[in-house]
Amino acid sequence: MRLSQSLIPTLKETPAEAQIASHRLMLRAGLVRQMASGIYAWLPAGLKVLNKIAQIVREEQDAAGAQELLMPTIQSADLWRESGRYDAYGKEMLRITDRHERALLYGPTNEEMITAILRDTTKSYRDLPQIPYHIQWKFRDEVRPRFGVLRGREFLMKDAYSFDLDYAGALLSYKKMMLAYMRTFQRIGITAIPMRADTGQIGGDLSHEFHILAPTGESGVFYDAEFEAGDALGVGYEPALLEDFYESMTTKYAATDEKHDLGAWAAIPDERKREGRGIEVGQIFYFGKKYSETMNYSVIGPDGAKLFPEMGSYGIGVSRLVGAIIEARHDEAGIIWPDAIAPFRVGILNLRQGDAVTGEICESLHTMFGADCLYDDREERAGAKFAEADLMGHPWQIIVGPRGAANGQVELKRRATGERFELPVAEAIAKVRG
RNA sequence: CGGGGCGUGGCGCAGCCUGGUAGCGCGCUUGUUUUGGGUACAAGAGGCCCCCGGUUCGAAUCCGGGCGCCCCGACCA
Repeated sequence: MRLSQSLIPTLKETPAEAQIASHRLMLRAGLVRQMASGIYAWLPAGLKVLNKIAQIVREEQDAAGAQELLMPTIQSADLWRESGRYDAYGKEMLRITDRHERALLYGPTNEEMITAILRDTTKSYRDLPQIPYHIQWKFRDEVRPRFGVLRGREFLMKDAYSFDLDYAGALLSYKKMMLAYMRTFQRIGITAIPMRADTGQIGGDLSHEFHILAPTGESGVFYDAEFEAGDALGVGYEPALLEDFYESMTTKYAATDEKHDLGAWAAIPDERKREGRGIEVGQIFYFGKKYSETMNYSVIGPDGAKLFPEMGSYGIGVSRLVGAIIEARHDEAGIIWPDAIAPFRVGILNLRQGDAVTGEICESLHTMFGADCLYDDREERAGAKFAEADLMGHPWQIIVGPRGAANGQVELKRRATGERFELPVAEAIAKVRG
């Protein structure tokens, strides 16, 4: 992509409404525009990030045995009357009336709908277990939207739902999702800690929240340093491995300030105590037969008796993750994207636009990296290009100036560390490709 | 939902108190300049001053109502 032709409206100054770093940077780097309170349009670069995150989430859900489908954003109120949540949910639910005066709503979550779908499509114990999921926009009419996409009203969420025949099966699904989540966050390139949580609106008795560590996080978190060493990508779904992994995630100490247990904390060796701040980016729940029973969803068991499936639900705030990652990874100059989800893996900076040699090198780099690079081909001074590249946070910058270009050298800069290397073009390419 | 604040070119703001030609910086256009950390000079373009109503000879400015947005607190992926 050529910056000169792109729709990436970066800003030199910060819009007044943006108070926190991620919100400021998302606006300044041209990722989003606010369209109404808590409602954002995703511009090309922002959408690339959103899609890359969604793709990793998708791959890990699939790997865990979940199956993707897509449910609508608009739901019928009748469905929610079945579970009793139409009245219980309150003002956060955006209620809509259509031309026939039928009561609809913009879905804040999908337990009812997915239960209705499974109720219609699975009749026998042989049809379970199932873990359907989708990645879809949700709407919660927050009293006070803030922090940009961290607390928007409209947000993109991956929500999965597990249906099992018994508690043991439900617990297994829960464990799979725990692993899928840890693998997902690790692939994205951030540290997430699972913490025991309340079940809130959804109900049930087993739940974990996943917090990513960021100095500006909303809640204080306390955790055992051993979480930092964990490697979920080396763990597969074989029963023994999964069991060990789950055990290691749930026996180590981790809690938000609300649930902090001073006694348990004191038992941890001082050198392993970690205190920080976290942003919640996901939550998983086991809630048993709450919906299957109230919505009368049963399958026929092997003995011919009715059996109400055991359920769980599993959310990841995909759009929230974009903001949360920026909170966790930025500096004075701008965003520091993890490689896996950067809108552009590499920025190409032509320090002397119009120069035949730098132009030629940049053009060939641009062709080679294709959609994965952003070529700053504007008629701007070097300083402006440096500032812009740092702001947008490309993991790599290939800086092509007349000095080095004359001898086939370019400068490669790693955004995260600030390291710079003077290299021949071919070596720079190899390094970026890793 | 309680408390506070703000709506003026794309962005950041001044002007409002004390009514009378709508201004500054950045950005944008053109030219020159500069050429490795947001360069400098010059000339331009760009405005329902959030909306409706009222007061007045005259309203960005005063008064009333509405809408939008932000911040603090209680609540949430």
